[in-house]
Amino acid sequence: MDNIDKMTNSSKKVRTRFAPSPTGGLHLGGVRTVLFNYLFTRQHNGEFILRIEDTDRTRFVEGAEQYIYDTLAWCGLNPDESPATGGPYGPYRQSERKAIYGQYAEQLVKDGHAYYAFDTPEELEAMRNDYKTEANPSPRYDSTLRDKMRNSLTISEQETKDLIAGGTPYVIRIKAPENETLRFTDLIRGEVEFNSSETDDKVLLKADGMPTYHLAVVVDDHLMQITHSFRGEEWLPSSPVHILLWKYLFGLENMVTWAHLPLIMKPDGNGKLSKRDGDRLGFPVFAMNWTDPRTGDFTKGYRELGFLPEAFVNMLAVLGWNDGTEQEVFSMEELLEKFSVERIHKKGAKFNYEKALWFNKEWIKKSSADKLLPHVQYYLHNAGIDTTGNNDTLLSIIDQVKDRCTLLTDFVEQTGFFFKAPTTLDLDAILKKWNEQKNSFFVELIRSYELTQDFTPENLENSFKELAAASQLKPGELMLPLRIMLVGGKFGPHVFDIASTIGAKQTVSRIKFALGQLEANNGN
RNA sequence: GGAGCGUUGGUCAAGGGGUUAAGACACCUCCCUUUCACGGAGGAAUCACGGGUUCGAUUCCCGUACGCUCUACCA
Repeated sequence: MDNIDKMTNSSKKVRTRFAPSPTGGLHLGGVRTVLFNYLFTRQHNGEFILRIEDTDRTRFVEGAEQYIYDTLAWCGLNPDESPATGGPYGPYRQSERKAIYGQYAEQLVKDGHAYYAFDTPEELEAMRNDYKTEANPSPRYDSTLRDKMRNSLTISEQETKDLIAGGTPYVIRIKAPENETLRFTDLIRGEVEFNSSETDDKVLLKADGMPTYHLAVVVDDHLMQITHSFRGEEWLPSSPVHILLWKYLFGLENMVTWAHLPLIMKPDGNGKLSKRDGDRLGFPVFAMNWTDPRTGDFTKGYRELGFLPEAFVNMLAVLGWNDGTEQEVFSMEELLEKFSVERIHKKGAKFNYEKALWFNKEWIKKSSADKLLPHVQYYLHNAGIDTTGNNDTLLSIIDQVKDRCTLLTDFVEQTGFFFKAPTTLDLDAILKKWNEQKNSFFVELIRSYELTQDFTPENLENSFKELAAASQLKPGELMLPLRIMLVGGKFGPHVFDIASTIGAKQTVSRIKFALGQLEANNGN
């Protein structure tokens, strides 16, 4: 932490921001960026801001902004300032700040750092085509080409004025200087250096008057007093443009401190993880369910799949970070205590869904029945099993089965039979070795259990074994049948615990039901 | 093509000039348990390659290779 303070303007109050564009569900990587922002900010007693980057009206998606709030709330990563909560630096939606950006763009033109460009999309495409060579497959609008294009650098001042007055669409482009060394210190990568000749004349202000990301991010970060900027590594190549903008507009000494996070990669092959990969490989990439209002496409999220937010956050935290010890399971409190930017990796990590499941399993094991209760009730209710008024029983059942659950949805199978007698039994598991002797044993068992006073697991097991010995049967070969009778299948906690929990009446009735089924099947 | 960033087992990774190169997930074997889990014991990796520096490099330096990102009036 000391290091970072030395590298940055430690005198200012730490302010960070997450700036998503509302174009769809929130990606894993986005949530991780929020997490790192949040942890860093809280550690420095700073303020964490949510800013909506909706400058591209063509990509705006209804509901996406609300989805972002909901996701952050689910993860426990609520911002201090946002379009929803407001704050002293609003508005926090870039579309509502449109008027602000134009002034800065004009300022840059006036200072000779930017210019008007009138090239149509067709002309731009023609340029890219005409100048494309094998050595340069993607020509850029830069110092070598800008004097061949239609802009205020190549036409007269009067002509420029006339075009603008006449309503000709135009953009404002930055005029990247030649051969200037642009460098900054990245919190994660250290010194990073670029030559300004490598950066092209990026569009700053679009024809519709909206800023591009490049202009908006610099202007807003400055206006909102942001001190640290965490963003994905994909932004690294455009950082020289941002440095230039800071230099021209607000002074390099006031520039935010950057931290470029490593990317989260596809589990197979290479490349960054996309929603498509999740669909293809069968795991979610979004935090919560998302339905695209335009296409109706539905995407499953971690929350609805049965993940605990603690597990989701934990899994994200250690994707690209660790504390240097063997610890892997971290609570939010522990993360707040142990997280450090210095220990964020540089290398992108392939996403591993198996490991994500493991984290959820660990968190379920670690969570108290109390904490799990509402989740379990929710899923049982959805499965049509009513447990109202049975909280004490459910609590004890949760403790019995939680070691067997990977997802919260697993509780339905693992606890459902406690409340609802199985209707279909895995008879195949017992039929092969079924005989009259065993049948008699269970008939005796029913009698015994009907008379048992204290229906405790110990008592039930004892009388079960005594009866088995009397029938000259091994308890082992009777245990599985009893389980199938009570549970329906080969799963669940210790069989006498189950019997004890569901009580004498249910136990006896389930055995009777199973005996009937066995008889019916054996006859065939 | 260019620029930037990166490279320890199948994956996530600790470590860092001299080590038996941690640990986790997955996998395999076994124990526990006459269900399934949980738990426990064990198995399997010479750190991309080539030079250099050094008594000694996986660790430092330089190259090479490979991978990724960017190269839009998208963010």
